[in-house]
Amino acid sequence: MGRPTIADIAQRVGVSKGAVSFALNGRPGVSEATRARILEVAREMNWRPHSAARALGGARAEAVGLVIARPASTLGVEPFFAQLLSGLQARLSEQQVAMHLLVVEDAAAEIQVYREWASAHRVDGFILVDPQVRDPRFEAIEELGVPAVVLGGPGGHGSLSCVWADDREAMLSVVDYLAALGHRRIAHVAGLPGFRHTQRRMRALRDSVRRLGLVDAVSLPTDYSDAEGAAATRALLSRGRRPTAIVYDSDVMALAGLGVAMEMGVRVPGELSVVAFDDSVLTRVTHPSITSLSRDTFALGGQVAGVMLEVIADPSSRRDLKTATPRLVVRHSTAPPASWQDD
Amino acid sequence: MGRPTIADIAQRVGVSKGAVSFALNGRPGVSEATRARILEVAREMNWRPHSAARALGGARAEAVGLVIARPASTLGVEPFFAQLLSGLQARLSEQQVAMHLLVVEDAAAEIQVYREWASAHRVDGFILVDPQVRDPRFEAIEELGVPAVVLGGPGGHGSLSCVWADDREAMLSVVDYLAALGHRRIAHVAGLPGFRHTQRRMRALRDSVRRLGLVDAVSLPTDYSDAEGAAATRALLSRGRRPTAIVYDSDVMALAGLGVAMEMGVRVPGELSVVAFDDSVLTRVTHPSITSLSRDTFALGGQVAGVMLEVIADPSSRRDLKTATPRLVVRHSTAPPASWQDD
DNA sequence: CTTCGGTACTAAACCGCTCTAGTTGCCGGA
DNA sequence: TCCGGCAACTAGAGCGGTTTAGTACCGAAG
Repeated sequence: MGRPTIADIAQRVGVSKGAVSFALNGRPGVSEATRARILEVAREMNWRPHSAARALGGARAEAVGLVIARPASTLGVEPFFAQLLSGLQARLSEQQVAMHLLVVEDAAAEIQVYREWASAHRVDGFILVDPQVRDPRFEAIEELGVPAVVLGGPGGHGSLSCVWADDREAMLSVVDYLAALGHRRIAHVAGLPGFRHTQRRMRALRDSVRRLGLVDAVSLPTDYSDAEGAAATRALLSRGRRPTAIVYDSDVMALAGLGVAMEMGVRVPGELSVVAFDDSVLTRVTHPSITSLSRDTFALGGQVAGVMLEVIADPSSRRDLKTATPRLVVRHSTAPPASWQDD
Repeated sequence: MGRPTIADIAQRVGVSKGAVSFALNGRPGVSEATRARILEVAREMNWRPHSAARALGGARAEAVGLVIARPASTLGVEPFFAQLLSGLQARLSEQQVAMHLLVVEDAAAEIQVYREWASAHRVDGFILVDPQVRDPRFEAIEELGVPAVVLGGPGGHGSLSCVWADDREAMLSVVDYLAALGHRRIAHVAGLPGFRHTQRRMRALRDSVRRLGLVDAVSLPTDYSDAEGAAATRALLSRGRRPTAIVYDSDVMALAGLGVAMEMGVRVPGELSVVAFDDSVLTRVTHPSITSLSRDTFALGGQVAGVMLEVIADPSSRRDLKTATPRLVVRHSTAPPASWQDD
């Protein structure tokens, strides 16, 4: 015979299925003595609830969905996702909630998956990452009426809950630091221009120009690949007036940029300062090590999961959680510009 | 009213639930005309199957489980997992099979999760990674009687199916190459000694000593972290007779080792050759770029998923798939040893 | 001695779908 | 004309839980 069911337990103990259900779920309706007997027998028979059966009765699926729309090749490069995943897991598994993960091609496919998982009751809620400018996903999710948390913000995602870090403030802190070192020509090798946080960082840099009296402040968008990061760096360093500092939107691109500088004979940090958004082991092990904006991605995952669980528990609620702003960790890739580089 | 059910469709079309079920599942028992009407109405009402209800009837869960027992911090570092995941997804989603992912602390917790997911019918099969020496998971899985695929081999995992690459052959190809360049003292900064593939690589190196007349061939186990990779490198380079070549079990450790060499004033590849197992963007963007054993991890994921689906389809079958042996991609971190380093 | 209220429990409906065992109606063949 | 056989469909029993309505019993209060 297959797995034991509550009917088997009921028969063995000599009570009804209902009594067994009450006992196993710790709700009133059975005496302590009977409850103990039932629990005893359940353990003895190695009984486990059948999640599908529970779900049928309208209960939770005890799982959340995370769909990532990025080319598979890009995914592996970023330590970010793996860290985030781990953090999510850690918090979710405390409540025995599992995670359904899927990597798809684009937003359209992503929405399709949301529709299917929602109506198939596979998950209790969704975690959305990489919010975009005019993102069609938010509307689709709201329409489905399923709890969701957006990683990113503030604003721009309708009535959904969100967890976000202040990208603007982070970028300003980098630029302030570089300006204080004496840099006047600062460039930015950005990520995908469709992402909201990319836009926010670009805007923050642009806004700094007047405020700090910078000469130049250009943002070059890329696809986060090392190839485009290297190409953008090459372009920047080939200009007549090259920047004295470059801020990269990811650690991989910063590393690629470092390589290009070396290849072009540009000394770091003597002639060029390099800063990376998001640090990881990479920024530590290179030579020179890379100054970067650091945040605890694992903890971030935990916070997102926490909000997700709250929103699932009370779907009418809405949370807007601002997490710690990434702080600048200064390593060996930044220094004052050489004096002959002054204007 | 909530989501439409087949009963709603049945009522609307004026047939029985059974007829609707037959029609929607493309099985005989209804006329083509009726089937068309039913499909039409189903689409119109935006009906989707309720996975729990299906699962209750004994059908597949249409999901596979992947539980990873590694500290969360290590996970983010390795591009390997993200790539593998993407590859798995790509193949699984072709068949509309989802993936349940969980990161846990240790093998005991992993087995616990297998028990729960299996008896709760959450998944149709498991994918096991990181096979260890005397691994308790295989027995547990066999006992559960759930289809499973082990990533790693050959041998050592009982009756379970497996997908593996020839670590021994790969290591031999590296050592052969280094020996051909003239290296006689080759060291190995290995991964976790509990992993079977670590053992296999260490043994392959040891076996090469006599065959190739190497002077020295030591393997230092680590936990794959950049810190231990750096420490091991420091220890090796501090010896009286330092190795002229070091093989690292991961790209991150190779990168860390490169940093240590630079810090100790040891020129790469002039005085020290560096080779990494498993390459990724990291080995390409560093300076010097790192010679490494390359394999298509994305494709590997696809192959594992393929075997998983086969084994689920026919649980009595057993597959043992050997994948392409990683091939050596020579970059700029390897060269003949300086002549004064000879014995 | 009845009545009330509460506890401990049972029986059965129900969740959405699948699948088996019938039932009906129609057609062809003897 | 009647019967067998097949196609098309229906009724209803499960799947394994949860939950509600109902019952039996007991002690205390009137």
